[in-house]
Amino acid sequence: MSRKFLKYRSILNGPQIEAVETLDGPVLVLAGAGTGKTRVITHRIALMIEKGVDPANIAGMTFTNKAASEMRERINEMISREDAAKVFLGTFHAFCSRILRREISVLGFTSSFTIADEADQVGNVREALAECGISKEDFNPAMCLSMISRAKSSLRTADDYSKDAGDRFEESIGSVYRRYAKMLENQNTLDFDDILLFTVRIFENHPEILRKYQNIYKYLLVDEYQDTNLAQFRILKLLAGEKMNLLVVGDDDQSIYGWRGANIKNILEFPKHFPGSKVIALEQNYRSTGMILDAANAVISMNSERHKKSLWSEIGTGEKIVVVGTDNEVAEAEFVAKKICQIYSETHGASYSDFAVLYRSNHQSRHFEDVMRSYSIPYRLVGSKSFYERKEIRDAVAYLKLAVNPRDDQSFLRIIGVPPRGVGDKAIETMKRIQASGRQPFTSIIGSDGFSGAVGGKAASESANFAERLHKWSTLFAEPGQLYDKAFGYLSEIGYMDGFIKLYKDRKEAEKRRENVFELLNMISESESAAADGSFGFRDFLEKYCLQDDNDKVKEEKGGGVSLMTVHAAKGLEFDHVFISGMELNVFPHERSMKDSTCDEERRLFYVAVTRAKRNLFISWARSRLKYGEAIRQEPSPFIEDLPEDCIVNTDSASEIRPMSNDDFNAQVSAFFKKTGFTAGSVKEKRESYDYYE
DNA sequence: ACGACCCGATTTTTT
DNA sequence: ATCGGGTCGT
Repeated sequence: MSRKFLKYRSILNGPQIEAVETLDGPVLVLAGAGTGKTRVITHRIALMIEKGVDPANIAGMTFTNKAASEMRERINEMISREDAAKVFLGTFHAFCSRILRREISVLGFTSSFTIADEADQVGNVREALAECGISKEDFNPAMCLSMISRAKSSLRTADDYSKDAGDRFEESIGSVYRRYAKMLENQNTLDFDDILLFTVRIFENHPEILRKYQNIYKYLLVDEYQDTNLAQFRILKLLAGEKMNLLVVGDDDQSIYGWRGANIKNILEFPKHFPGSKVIALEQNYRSTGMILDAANAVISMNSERHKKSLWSEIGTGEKIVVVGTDNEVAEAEFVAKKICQIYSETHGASYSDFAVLYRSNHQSRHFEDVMRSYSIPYRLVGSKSFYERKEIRDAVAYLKLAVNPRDDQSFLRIIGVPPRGVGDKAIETMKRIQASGRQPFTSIIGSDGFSGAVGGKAASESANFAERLHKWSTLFAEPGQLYDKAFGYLSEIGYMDGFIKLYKDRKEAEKRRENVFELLNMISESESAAADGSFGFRDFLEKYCLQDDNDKVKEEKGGGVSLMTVHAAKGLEFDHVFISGMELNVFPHERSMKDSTCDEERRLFYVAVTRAKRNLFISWARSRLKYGEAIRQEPSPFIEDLPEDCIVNTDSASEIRPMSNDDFNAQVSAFFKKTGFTAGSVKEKRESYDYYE
C-alpha cells in the first residue's frame, strides 16, 4: 500500500476505516447525518484503485449531480486525474441513460430518444385522458401522473396495473397509463421513470447485455441508499450479481422521498436482500454542536420504524436553538434578514454562503427573496423558477429537442406557435385527426400532401417551410461539433430568434428574453468544450440538461450568498447558520402529509433540516399567514414541542432584535467597512438596508 | 389565427 | 397572488 494511504487511518475513525477497507461482498453503512459518509465512499474508491482495481470497473451512484461532482473533486485530490476520470460517478438516471443510449434499440426506441420534462408529461397525460374519454373534472392530470409514476418506479406495467385494479378508479388510471406509455413510445421519448424501468427490463430480458455490464461495473457504491426505489434496487441487485461487490451508504432517518416511490425497506432489509453483508454504523458527527445534535436525536427518537442510533460529537455544546414566533410571514422574513445581518457583522470572517433559509415548500421563498433584496443581502435561490424555468429557455430547449428527435410531439406542440406562424388550433386539430389513423409524428404530417390539402393556404405553406427547415437542421444536428453556431443558425432560420419582438410588446422584455436564450447558447458551447472527447453533440447536451437537478440549476451570483431552498433540496448540505421557517401546523408538517399514515416522513424531514446546522439554528413560525390570498391564523408546529426544553430559547421577534445604540451602530458600520472594502460614499446608498440598527 | 381578457383552480417535496 | 385555460372579439 502506498504512503498516501497510510494517511487515511489517521484521518478516519474506526468504523469508517472498517467500511473503507472492506472491499469485497455487500456492505451496509448506516451513516447518520454529518458522520462523514462521503469520505467513506471517496476513500474507498481511492483505496480500491490503489490496490489495483481498474477504475473503469467502479461505479458510484449518487442522488444528485452535485454530490457526484463533489465526490469527483475529492477523488481527484487523492488519485491521478486520469484514473479518477475513468470512475463512473453520477446519478442513477445518468448511469442508466448512458446504458440506454447504447442498448435501447432492443425495446424499439432509437438512441436519439429525448427525455420528457414535467410539462411534456402532463401534456401527454392530458391527451391520454381525453382519448380515454375521461373528463378532467374527477381526474386531474398531475394526480394521474403521480399514480403512473408510482407504478413505474415499482416496476408495474400498465397491464399489471389494470389487472390489480380494485375499482373503477384504478381501472381508469390503468387505461390512461397504457395510453400514455404508448404515446411516449410513438414519440421516441422517455420520462424519468422509464430511464430506470427500461434499464431493468433490458437487464432482465437480455442476459447477455446484463453480463456485459456486470463485467464493466464490478464494484458498486451507492450514496443515499435510503432514497432508492424498487427499480433502483433491482438494477443494483442485477448488476451486483453473485459477487455482490456492493457498498451502500445511507441513513434511514433521512428517508424523505417516500412520496416519490423511495422504499425505506431497501435500507432496512439490506442484510436480507444481500446475504452475508457486513453492517457498519457511523455515529460520530463531525458537523454540529451538541445542542443541535441533542435536539435532532430527540426529534427522531419519536419515530418507531428505524435503526436505533444516536449521534454524538466532540465539537462542544454550542448555543441554544432559538425559536421565534412572529406576527405574519412578512415579519418572519424580516426577522430572518435582520438576524443574518446581525450575525454577519458580528462574526469575524463570516460569508453569506454560511447561511441558509429552509422552508417546507417552494412558494414560501417569495418573501425571503423580497426581503433579501431590500436588505441588499446576496442570495441564491435553489430550485423552482430558476433560469431554466423561463418560458423562452424552455421553448428554445423544445426546439432543440425537436431537432434531435423529430418524433417528440410534445416539443412540437410547445413551439409550433412560438412565435405565431399561421399554424394554429385548426391546423393542429387536423394534424391530430390525421395522426389518429396513421401514428406518424407531427413533424412528418405537416410535410405531407394530406395535410396541406386539408388546411388553409397560409398554414400549409408555413408548415411546409417549417418542416423543410427542421429537416435540414435535424440532419446537421446529428453530427457532433459546432453546437453554438448550429443552434444559433437553426433558431434564427426557423424564426425563433426574431420572434421575441412580436411575442413581447415591451421592447425591453423582448431584449431580455433574447439575451437569456443567448445565455443558454453560451452554456451549450461551454458544455461542448468541457466534454473530454470531441463527439459531444446535442443529444449529449440535452441529456445533461434534462437530468439536471435543482442543485445544479443554481444560477449563482458570484461569491455566493445566503441559500434559499426547500428542506428537500438541502439534503446533504451543511451551513453554519440555519433558519428553518414556517414551522407551523399544516405547513410543516404539511397538511397533505397528515391525511395518510403517520407523519414519520415529515418528522424525518424536520430532522434533516435540523441536522443541516453546524452552529446556529433558528426556528421561526408566523401567527398568521397568507393562504390563497387570505390571512389564516396559524398554530406552531407540533414538532417544536418535540425539542428538549433545555436546548431551546423561546423568543418573540420584537425582543430578539434588540434596538441598537449609536455606538453599536458605528461599530457595526466599521466592521462592515472592513469586511466589504466599501467606501463611506458607497455605503451611503446602502445605508437604508441597515436602518434597523437605529 | 391570434391576442386580450376573465375566471377558476391552485400550493409538497423532485430525478 | 399567480398561473393557465377557456372564451370572445378582431
